[in-house]
Amino acid sequence: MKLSNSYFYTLRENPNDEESTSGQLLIRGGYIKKSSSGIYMFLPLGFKVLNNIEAIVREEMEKAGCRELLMPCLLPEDYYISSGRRDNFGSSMFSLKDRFNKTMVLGPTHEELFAVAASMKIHSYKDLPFSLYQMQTKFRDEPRPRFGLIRVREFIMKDAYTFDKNLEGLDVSYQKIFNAYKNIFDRLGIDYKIVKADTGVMGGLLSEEFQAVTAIGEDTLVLCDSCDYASNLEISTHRYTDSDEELKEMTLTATPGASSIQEVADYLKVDVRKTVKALLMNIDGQLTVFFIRGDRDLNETKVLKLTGGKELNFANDELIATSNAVAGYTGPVGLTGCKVIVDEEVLHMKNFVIGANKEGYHYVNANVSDISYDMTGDISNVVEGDICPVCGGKIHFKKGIEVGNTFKLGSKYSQAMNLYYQDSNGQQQPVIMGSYGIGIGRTMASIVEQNHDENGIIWPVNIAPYKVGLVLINQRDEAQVELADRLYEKLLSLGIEPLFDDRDERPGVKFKDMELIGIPMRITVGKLAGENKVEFRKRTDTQNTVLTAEEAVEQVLELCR
RNA sequence: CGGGAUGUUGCACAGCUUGGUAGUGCACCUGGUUUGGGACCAGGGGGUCGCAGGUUCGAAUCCUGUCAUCCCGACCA
Repeated sequence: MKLSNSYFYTLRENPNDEESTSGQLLIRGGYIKKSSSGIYMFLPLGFKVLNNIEAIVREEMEKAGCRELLMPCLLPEDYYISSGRRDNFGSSMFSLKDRFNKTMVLGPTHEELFAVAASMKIHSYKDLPFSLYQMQTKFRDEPRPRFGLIRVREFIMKDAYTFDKNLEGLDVSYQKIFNAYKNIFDRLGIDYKIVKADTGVMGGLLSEEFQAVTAIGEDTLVLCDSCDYASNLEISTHRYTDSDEELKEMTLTATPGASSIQEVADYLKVDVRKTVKALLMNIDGQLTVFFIRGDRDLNETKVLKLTGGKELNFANDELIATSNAVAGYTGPVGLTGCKVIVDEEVLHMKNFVIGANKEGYHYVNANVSDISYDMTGDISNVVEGDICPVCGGKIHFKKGIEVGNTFKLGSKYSQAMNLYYQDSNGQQQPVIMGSYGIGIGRTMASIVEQNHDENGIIWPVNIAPYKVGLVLINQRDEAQVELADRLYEKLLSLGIEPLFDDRDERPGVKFKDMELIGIPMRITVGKLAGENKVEFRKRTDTQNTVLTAEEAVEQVLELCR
């Protein structure tokens, strides 16, 4: 593509309403433009990148035996009511009325519709297994879009679905797609971790996430120093240690003014890990007091799973007043009027500090026998330094962006959507489903997050909108123009379309732009054109190499392989 | 949804406190000088100051409302 007379622009300054590096670079490079919060245009360069990513995804999905189709974005709300998910999505689903006042929604994900499509084919066990996928725009009315393309309200997702007779079949199908995903992210050059995760709104048996490791990730990845344990913080566990201390007598101790757990630990000069704090929460209207180790956070996913509750919030003063809990000093002794849940870890602690349920006082050397509780279980978050539940090694955290997700769904959707087959005994059986997503735009942003420097983006060769940039230094120098044109045609004929900067700009502008937009290779046609020589430079190089025109072409071909 | 901030030309911003002709840099146009890392000189074009209402002789500036965008949190396959 020749830049003169093309849709091409760059911005010299960062936009004022974008914080993430990938968002800033993609906007400055003219790849994308925000149209409204969480909704972006993909301009010509950005569209090319999107297509390049999609091409790799398609290739690997086809290799895994998946067939591509295209579903509508606009769907009757009924599908989601049938599957029981309408309420789960709530206001994150865009909803509108058609002219007959029927409620339509913009699809946030398509399990339901794929089940319908699958039912056209599935009658007998002989019809299984098979798998389908699509590249399609999804809509989710996120409460807070952010980080450029990373959390958006409209986005292209590759979603795939597998259909099997039974769980053994699902294992095989799942593994096939799982391997395809590994190939995809390997080929995209992404630094990623695969972590176990909560199944969330999707439900089902297993969820694994492909997480691009970046500084701005929204998810916390829990990793082990010594083994390959990898898990999303929301479901991570750790091994408890039993101390061999002798049990001591619980004693009431004054802690005037110290109500936060850190203040208490400082006042008593004990490690905050030797304290237990109380959290007063509201689960679906029920006042519930949680006792967890002082330095830990409550884990909402675990709590809701343990209690079967739907919504977890901090309790307000009104609700707290229905019990005799003393805010800031809540303790287990004599506590009435609420449900009490103790983190399983506390059962392994000895001689800890805990609230006395009396203004200005805590107990020291409290023990489990001093607490009466209704329920116990793992309800807190892992912290760095915890012990790996698998090997006993040390746990550390990393931040990740979820670029892919795989689910073993089981029969949840097939039962809801009436997707059954007849087995060899003539019995009706629910089809076993799996679902698999990749966020294309989010993947694009992740690649930028992982591949940039102070001058701009550094695209991997197979993702770049153009693999090679051709910079003509002086468009009034005949020898230079002639050689640049010749190189342009030559590369075109080899199937490698260069980004030919033939604008009437100063060389510095051209170099800066090539670097900002991240073209992986650059051929500069300048002073040496008369000798049939050019300069070659990779985006990651700091120096030019002088080559003949033919050698430069050869070098481009080499690096494209 | 709670807290905070910002809306001034294509982009980034100043001006607002203390009301009185709408400014700067980049980008753009014309002419000239330049021509290997975001050139220089001269001239020029472009703005409903987010929107609506109010106060005032007079509002970008003060007041009220409203919309939009961003940040922190809540939320989030």
